Parts: sequence; structure tokens; C-alpha cells
Amino acid sequence: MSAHRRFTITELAAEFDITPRAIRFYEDTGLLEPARTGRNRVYSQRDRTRLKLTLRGKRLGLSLQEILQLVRMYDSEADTAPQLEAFMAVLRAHRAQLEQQQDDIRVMLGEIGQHEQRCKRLLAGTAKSAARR
Amino acid sequence: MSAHRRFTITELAAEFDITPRAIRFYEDTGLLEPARTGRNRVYSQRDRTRLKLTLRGKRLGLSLQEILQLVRMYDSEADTAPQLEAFMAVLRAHRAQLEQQQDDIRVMLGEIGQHEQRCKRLLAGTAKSAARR
DNA sequence: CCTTACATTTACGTTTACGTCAACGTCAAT
DNA sequence: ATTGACGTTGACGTAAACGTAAATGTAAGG
Repeated sequence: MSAHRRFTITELAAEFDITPRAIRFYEDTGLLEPARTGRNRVYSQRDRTRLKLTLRGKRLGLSLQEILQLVRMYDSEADTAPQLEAFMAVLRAHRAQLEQQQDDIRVMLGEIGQHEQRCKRLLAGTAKSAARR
Repeated sequence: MSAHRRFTITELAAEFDITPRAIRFYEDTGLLEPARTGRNRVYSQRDRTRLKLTLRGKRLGLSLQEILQLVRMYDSEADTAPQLEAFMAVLRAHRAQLEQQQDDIRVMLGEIGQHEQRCKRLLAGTAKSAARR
């Protein structure tokens, strides 16, 4: 309901388990544009969403600059055909990268599974030799 | 067949599209341990595999130190039960992180799809208004 | 009024992952 | 003999993403 909830910097920091310093830094790079009450920052739902996007991007290894380009693109009102074409080219590139990452993850999960199996076998072995005493 | 192929640093650099400097840096951090012919580095299949692992880790946002811990763990001959338990704990943590990334990727791919749809619609619109002249 | 808690800006420090010379060795080709 | 092409080891530079300390404001509670 309250679509216009306001957040303080420490609230957001606590919620997302980051420091206020980091949040201010994201503002410096242009990712957030909180309102002010005097000098103090006031964050809207939109800012919160942006922050979530930022952290998601970070988890995938994007730089803040790359994230900034993405959110700017998403917000931009591209309307001419060349702009739209350029937009879509960027989208395709990012999709390709994400799909590459999906592959990488699949491979890594496979390796982890193998190692987990090996550990289980070895643990079964140590359990037996411990039981033999 | 030739399981003992040897590679020079520029060969590997070319193959993986990185600089020799980067490869030497990976050696400094302990990720690679090439043999030597005099002063010159000679890389084995194993080194090449390590390098591939390293780059895959990087694409997923891991730091070189984290990658180093992983490959060391994978190479280690843990045999005592506590070691194996600790090993598996790390494996579980990494699997959790990878699954988080999978989620992140799914969300992002969804967003990209939406924007691509929007672009297509808009492009159809601009095509029409261009045709009207 | 004074302290405590949280906020601000400014500014310098730090880590990571290389880039970029500089100075040198080496081997093949001209 | 010299010229590249490729290799080496330092050593310093740099961009990114904050950490951290200093100096200050300000609102609430005892």
C-alpha cells in the first residue's frame, strides 16, 4: 500500500548488509539519487529498487559503471530507430554474457558435485576404520 | 594423444585472449607453476587447465585468492574426517553462492527479455511512422 | 546543558588485478 | 654484425570499490 515509503541510510544498510559508506559511494557514482531533509539523505522505494539492482549486478561481477549504464539504459526513453537498435545490441551482448555465466555455473556445480561424492566416499571409509578399533 | 603438450606463454595468451602479463601475475599469486627452460616458462596441459579454471572463476566474479583456495582444495588429499567435513562445508557454501547467482541471472534474463520486447514494439512503431512519409 | 547516537563532508589509505615502461638476454634471419 | 621477435625480471602506475579517520552538525534523552 504505502508506495512512498521512505528509508534512512542505516535502514538500507542494515537490510542489505552493507555499510552506509558503500551506499554513499553508489550515490557518488550516480547509481542513487536520494532526496534530502536538510543535509540528510532520504531514500524512496525507487532508490531501494536501484540498490537491489546494483547489488544483484555486483554479485554477477559487474562493475558499478556497467551497472550504471544498464540502469540508465533501462530508464532512458530511447525512441529513434538507431537508438533502439543500439539499445538492443547492448541487450544482446549482456544476454550473451549471462548465458556464458550460466554455462560456467553449470560446469562448476558439476565439479562441486563430484567432489562432494568423493568426500562422502572417503568419509564412509574413515568411519569404518574408526569403527574397527 | 599427446597428453604432454607444452605451451609457451604467448600461445596461452593468444588462446585465451589475455596478456602474458596477466599469466605471469597468476603465477605470482600461486595459480600457475610452469616449468622452465632456462629462464623461460613452459606450460603443461595441467597449467592450461588451471588457467581455464582461473578464467572461469573470474567470469563468475571470484577473486584470484578465492580461486586459489578452490584449486588448492581440489588438489589437496584431505583424508581425515574433520578435514573432509571442513572441505564439504566450503563446497556447500560455494554451491549456495552459485545457486544465488543462477537466480540473479534468471531475473536479469527476464528483465532483458522484457526490454527486448519493448524495443521491438517501439521499432515497429518507428517503422510505421517512417513509412507514412 | 551535556552527552549519546546518528548523520554529514572531506580526504587520505588500501587492496586487487593488472598495465606500462625500462633494461636486459637470446636466438634466428638478413 | 645487426635487427627483430619473443622472452625475462623489477619497478612503478592506475582504476575500482570501498575503509577509515577527522572534523562537524543536530536531534533526542537524561
